[in-house]
Amino acid sequence: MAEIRLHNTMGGETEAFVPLRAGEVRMYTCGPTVYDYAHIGNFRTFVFQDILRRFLKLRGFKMLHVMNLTDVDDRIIANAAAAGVGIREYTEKFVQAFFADCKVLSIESPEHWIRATDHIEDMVKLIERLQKKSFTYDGEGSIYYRIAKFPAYGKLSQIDVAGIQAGARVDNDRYEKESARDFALWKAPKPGEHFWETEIGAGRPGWHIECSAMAMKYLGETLDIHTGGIDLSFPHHENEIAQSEAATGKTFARYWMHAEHLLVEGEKMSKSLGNFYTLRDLFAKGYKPSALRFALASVPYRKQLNFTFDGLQQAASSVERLRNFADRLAMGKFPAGVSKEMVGRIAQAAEEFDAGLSDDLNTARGLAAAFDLVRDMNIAMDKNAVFQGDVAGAREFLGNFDRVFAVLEDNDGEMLRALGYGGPDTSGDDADIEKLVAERQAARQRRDFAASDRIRKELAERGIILEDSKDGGVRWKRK
RNA sequence: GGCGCGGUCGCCAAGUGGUAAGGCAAAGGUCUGCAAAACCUUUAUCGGCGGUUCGAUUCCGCCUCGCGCCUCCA
Repeated sequence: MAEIRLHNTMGGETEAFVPLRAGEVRMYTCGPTVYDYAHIGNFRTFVFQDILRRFLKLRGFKMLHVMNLTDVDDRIIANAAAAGVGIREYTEKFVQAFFADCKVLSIESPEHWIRATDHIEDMVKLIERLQKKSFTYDGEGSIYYRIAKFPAYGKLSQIDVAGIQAGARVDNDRYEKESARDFALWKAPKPGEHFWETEIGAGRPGWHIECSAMAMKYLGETLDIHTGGIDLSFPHHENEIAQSEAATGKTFARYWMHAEHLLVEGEKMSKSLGNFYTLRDLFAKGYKPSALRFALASVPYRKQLNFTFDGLQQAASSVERLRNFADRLAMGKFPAGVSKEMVGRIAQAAEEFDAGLSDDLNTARGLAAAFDLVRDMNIAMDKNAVFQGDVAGAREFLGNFDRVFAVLEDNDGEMLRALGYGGPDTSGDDADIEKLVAERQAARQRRDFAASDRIRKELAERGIILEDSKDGGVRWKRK
């Protein structure tokens, strides 16, 4: 197996990945702010994180992975107030929607899914630690972080701190901070706003403190990997580093990984441009979850992904090709024996697949390794040069492939229905389809091709594709 | 303005100092009662201009275009 190399935003180099504790990876990923449905841009990042997680697991690492749900922030407070409900009640709907979205995209659950509002005490304790070390100052009930006390500030994003002009922008608390760069650890309550009564006063946490407090609570003071979207590198992650490292004196995270954003049809995704999509939007248009997952996963995470409907269609076709191959492998009849060449070819593909993903999660390379094998084995199968003894190895390859990419299982329709995204319930049609398929088979037997074709056409109109095999059998699938 | 990323076949997208993976799409063909699947063939000199080099898409410089961050937006 190849050495795993990952691009570390800290330092900007691609380095060998070696976790702190042998065989175990402690990873924290910044999750969504649950003030609305998550959009495909969010999921570009979450799918990347999932691919990373799955690949590390495939490589034998035990994962200890935490993803947070930010369920308190300005938008949530404002929206909840407008809706006349508490913030917990307001966010619950979007939390559940997010879980469903993850499931439908085959995003594995991390070991811990945690909410900010369940960890106020942990944040307060961390702020107290910072207070003791004089990294904070008070202002009208709020508590701020004094960046001037932390010389390493800016090391992640290589932001020139001097460039952030003091007083250029004062935050909503309207309090004159010592420096514009400083950020709130704790915000004093505003009239009518939700707040917590704590040892450090009444109020609510600033945005950044939750990740520091929760990451260290579950993963220890030094984690292996911390990831998020590229936009989070500054100021969010920079501030997390400042808080955490000031409190502990230790390196907070050893590898920082950031996913590039996606564009939609070449333009920045934004609500005003009307190119802002949630999963629900896409599924309502008839696109499959597997196609979306493939589209999001196929472009290496550090490259901007231009999301297009044409591309989504292409992804669907690519998934089809892989599934067709898997079916052929599963259902084909192979002669007894084993082919040394084929065994070697499969081993080579496995090596290439691993090398691609080991190379900073180069999914395009990993996919190419799979498609190369698909083509070569299709050729071999056409020539009857694949034997029973070769099949297990090929299946193992596909199994490993899908432990990372998770697109082979043909359950898009069921999943959409089960998770409440709607779509026609066709599960009851199977018996009916089987019956028509049998009728057609009978017609073919008596060489009544007019009748046979009539049934093919009828089924086609219902989205059913029939494939006759050489041995007289027939396989059907939904489009 | 400061910092950073990127412009490779119609679309998506790898990659290397020595003449460019893979997927989708298109056209033609093989197979098939018809079809589907599969296979075969065809389709690029790598944004532009210079430089370094025996040789650059790959290194350097300039230009140009797109994008991101510098504002609690993944």
